[in-house]
Amino acid sequence: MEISEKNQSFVYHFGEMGSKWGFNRTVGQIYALLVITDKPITANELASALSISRGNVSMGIKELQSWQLVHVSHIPGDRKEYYHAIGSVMEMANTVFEERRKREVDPTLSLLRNLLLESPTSDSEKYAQQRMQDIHDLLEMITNWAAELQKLSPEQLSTLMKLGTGVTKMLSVKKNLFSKNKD
Amino acid sequence: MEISEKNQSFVYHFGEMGSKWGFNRTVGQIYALLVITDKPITANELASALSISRGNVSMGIKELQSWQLVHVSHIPGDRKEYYHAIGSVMEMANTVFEERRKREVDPTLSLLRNLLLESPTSDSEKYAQQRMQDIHDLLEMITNWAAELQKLSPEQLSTLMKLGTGVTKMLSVKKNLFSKNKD
DNA sequence: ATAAAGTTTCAATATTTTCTGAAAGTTTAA
DNA sequence: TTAAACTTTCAGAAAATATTGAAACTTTAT
Repeated sequence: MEISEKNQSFVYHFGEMGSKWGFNRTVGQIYALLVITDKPITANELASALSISRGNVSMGIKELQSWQLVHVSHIPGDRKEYYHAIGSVMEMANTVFEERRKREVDPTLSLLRNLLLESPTSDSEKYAQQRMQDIHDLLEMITNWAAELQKLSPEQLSTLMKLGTGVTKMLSVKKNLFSKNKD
Repeated sequence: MEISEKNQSFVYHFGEMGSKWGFNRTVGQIYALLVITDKPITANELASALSISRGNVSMGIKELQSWQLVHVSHIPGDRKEYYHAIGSVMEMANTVFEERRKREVDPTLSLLRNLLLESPTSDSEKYAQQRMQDIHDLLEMITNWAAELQKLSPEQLSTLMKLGTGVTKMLSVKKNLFSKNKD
């Protein structure tokens, strides 16, 4: 399988960026190629298209499966496995967010929760714990919010995002609407 | 400088996670230590506290400065440089988001914009370009939205986040309020 | 049962990234 | 202008990570 020049630059770019996004170069390249290719691709085609070994493709696909980003299909009378990228770009983004949260935020939240259980025994520990508390609270708030946002439909999400700073106005409207109940 | 056991686990954890967050182990450890320590710390103290070489500290600090995360101060009559973490946890989070956007999203957006200028010459190129367009549009929407959110005060941001799915209700209210203008 | 057509594993190797420490550079005070 | 007290740089060493490719494994058809 040969790749057009434009697609090459996309694939290579994703390879380079991939490492910043939590997976290695070949995994990035494999995923990029699967994303921009309509029809499912076999492992051998991936290997030849990207000039990497068959074993490397196998490991890359395994990694992408652990990220829930690829899907395997079969063609009757053909034993090969055909891979393709799962879902719409929106779904991909959701999946990547979700997986990164699990790998990068959850362990930190859990560590912080443990450390915050014990009481500080000195002023410097007190300061440290206050900082940890702040980090914990912020991470938790963002995590919860992200979970809420993921419940919205793509349309609702676009509406919200395109609203931009308009959100602030709605916030103040809400505050005014309900403030009488609080006072 | 010696670190308490609890602070050790925090610092080591940040070292491990650091690599997932865009910097290496020692940079993560240095930053963690600066964040949970009230008083500014010298390079030599960092080196001994973390058992790393003086040169490594210098490089780590340089990296953190390029992320705009540390600040240098001086004590009169003392030539050493004293480092500490900049700002509140909220400000740190903002800075990290901002820097990561510059390093991880902006280059991709710019590549995609270029690739999307040319017209596709075949069906498969057409499909590829459609996917690229979708990725571009999503990244741009998220980027713009993040910029808007960063304009909000920490209080406004908390209010918004704690609102959670309540946002959806507000969206539908807004839709109803303004729909007569559209029909 | 066997062979063909595939996939996965993993030890060895290659590549990349990080770290050290000595040398070079900088700043300040006298 | 010199030297003391620092910081930075960078070549080489060490550590971590990614890649290959041959052997082991799996599945299916006959």
